[in-house]
Amino acid sequence: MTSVPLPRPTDAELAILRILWDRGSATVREVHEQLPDSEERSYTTTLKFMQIMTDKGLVVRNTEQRTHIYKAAHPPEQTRKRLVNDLINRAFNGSAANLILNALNSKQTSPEELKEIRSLLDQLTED
Amino acid sequence: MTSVPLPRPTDAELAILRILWDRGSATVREVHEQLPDSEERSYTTTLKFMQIMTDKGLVVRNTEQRTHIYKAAHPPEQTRKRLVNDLINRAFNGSAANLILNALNSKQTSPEELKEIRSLLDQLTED
DNA sequence: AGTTGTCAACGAAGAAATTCGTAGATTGGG
DNA sequence: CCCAATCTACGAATTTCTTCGTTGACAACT
Repeated sequence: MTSVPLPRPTDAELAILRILWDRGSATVREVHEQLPDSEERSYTTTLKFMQIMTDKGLVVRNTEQRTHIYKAAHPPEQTRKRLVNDLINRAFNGSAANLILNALNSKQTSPEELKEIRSLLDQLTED
Repeated sequence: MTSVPLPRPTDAELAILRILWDRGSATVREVHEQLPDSEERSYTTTLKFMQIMTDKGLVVRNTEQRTHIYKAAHPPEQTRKRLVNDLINRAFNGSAANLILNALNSKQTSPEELKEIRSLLDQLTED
């Protein structure tokens, strides 16, 4: 039971986590059917992933009923923070600004979003 | 020779790319010695990676001399853009702003960097 | 020419990620 | 009470990633 540093979720695992974050909790069946490529993948594959994710500590589940209910073990913010930090260190020489500049150029961002970013920027600059 | 969509580099591959981006070009030996964990890894491991990366199209090399000279096949900007977009789609529901807000909170950013971000923000907002 | 060191190539082994088939338990209807 | 549907568990196959030993070629020096 010695909890290890919590691994970075793989692509497949992240897709599952996204659904769990969205719904709060769900059964394997529900997750499977909501996966964008569920047709190309069998139910047992999704089940297997969720069992592995349970072992890894990425999700927790309630097994009181025959149909287990799964939840993400950690809030999206925490996982996202991990992933962002990770990418900053692996590809941007540790500079968050570098990543941000890149992201601003990469994807079109709506005026509302830009405004939100600016206001956070203001907060960070003022004191 | 049918060039496939260019894969996301793995962690180990990215570490090698970082060095090549930095130096412009390098031999396997030079890359290996510059790797942060070169002591824990043997030379042939690095060599193997760079051969695989050649197959994948992540690096190119000049084989005229016995000692091959490697270069990154693509500029850092392009690869970083890929990685950022990828993360935005995989973990941030496609919202760049979400990732940026997270990144601003994640890592401390220097005043100069904040200024730089703001000026890019200004450019994006004006027209 | 022979020894020593360096290099690329190759193969293979081990670990992790992905995929699914099958089996056994349980539930709900008829 | 039996049948069909649904679920978890288990094991195994496949692929990809990581790691390194060995081999044969080449170079440099003596």
